Amino acid sequence: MPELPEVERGRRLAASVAEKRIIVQVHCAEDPIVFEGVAPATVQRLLTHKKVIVVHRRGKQLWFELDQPPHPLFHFGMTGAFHTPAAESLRLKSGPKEPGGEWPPRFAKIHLCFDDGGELIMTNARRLGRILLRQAPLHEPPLNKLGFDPLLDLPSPETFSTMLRSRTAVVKSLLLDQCFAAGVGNWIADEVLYQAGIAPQRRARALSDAEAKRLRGKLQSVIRAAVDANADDARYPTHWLFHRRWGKRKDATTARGDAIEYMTIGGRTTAWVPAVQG
DNA sequence: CTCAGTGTTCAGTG
DNA sequence: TCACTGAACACTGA
Repeated sequence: MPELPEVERGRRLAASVAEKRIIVQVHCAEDPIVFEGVAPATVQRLLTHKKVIVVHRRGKQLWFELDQPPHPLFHFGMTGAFHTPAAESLRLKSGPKEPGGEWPPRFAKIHLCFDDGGELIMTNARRLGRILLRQAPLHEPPLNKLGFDPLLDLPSPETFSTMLRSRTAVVKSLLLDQCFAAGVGNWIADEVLYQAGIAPQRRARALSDAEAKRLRGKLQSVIRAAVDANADDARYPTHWLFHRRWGKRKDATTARGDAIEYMTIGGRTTAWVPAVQG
């Protein structure tokens, strides 16, 4: 679930219930992995009675700016999501395999109650997500190590070309590197390379200026479109590789009928279309 | 039962 | 230093 568009959806949901409200009650699951060593009682004590000023996102990281530090920072890992009672009862899409309807949902890790009666829960079934506390989030890991966010910070075409030229890595690996581009995950990297017509195993520094320009443009347009669809994949354009890439079927093809091939790059399954990406 | 997986990190290697 | 590989993390679902 969570690449930049899904995390942005989470940010919007959290902002709608939390901004300008005071946290009146906090309940945390007993989970030393997700809370990474911070005792649930400590988290509860430090967040209760604080006011949420703004909910921020950068790349796949989300954090609440409170009226007083420390500020809570959320990372969804592979399976995290935010939920509200309203979203559950309206059956708004919360994720393909998320539990529907129950409140609190299964795998709830932190449950926040606000002074106006609103509630917010973060779930994390596979426990690869994290909830951390930070004094100055932007100046500490993981935020201070992130590269540009394609939605907030996209470099100019010239700068982007220069950045590519200075890297010897394979272009798909580079796109997945959060220190380079924050928020790009496995399917977005494949989608962007497919639409830009660039083979995933090419070296970043070997790309021409024209290719770099296309890559930058698709990085922006794919993420923009996914965010505008509120990360509801049923609304993604039908020509996207996204709809056809799953399952690693031997005879998978694009909507146009070109064969989809699979390989491993940087330890991740990579779907690509040789007919289009050379 | 086995294995892949929308993510990240770290140790080991070249 | 840089880049790559594989393992680890933890759990679900095909």
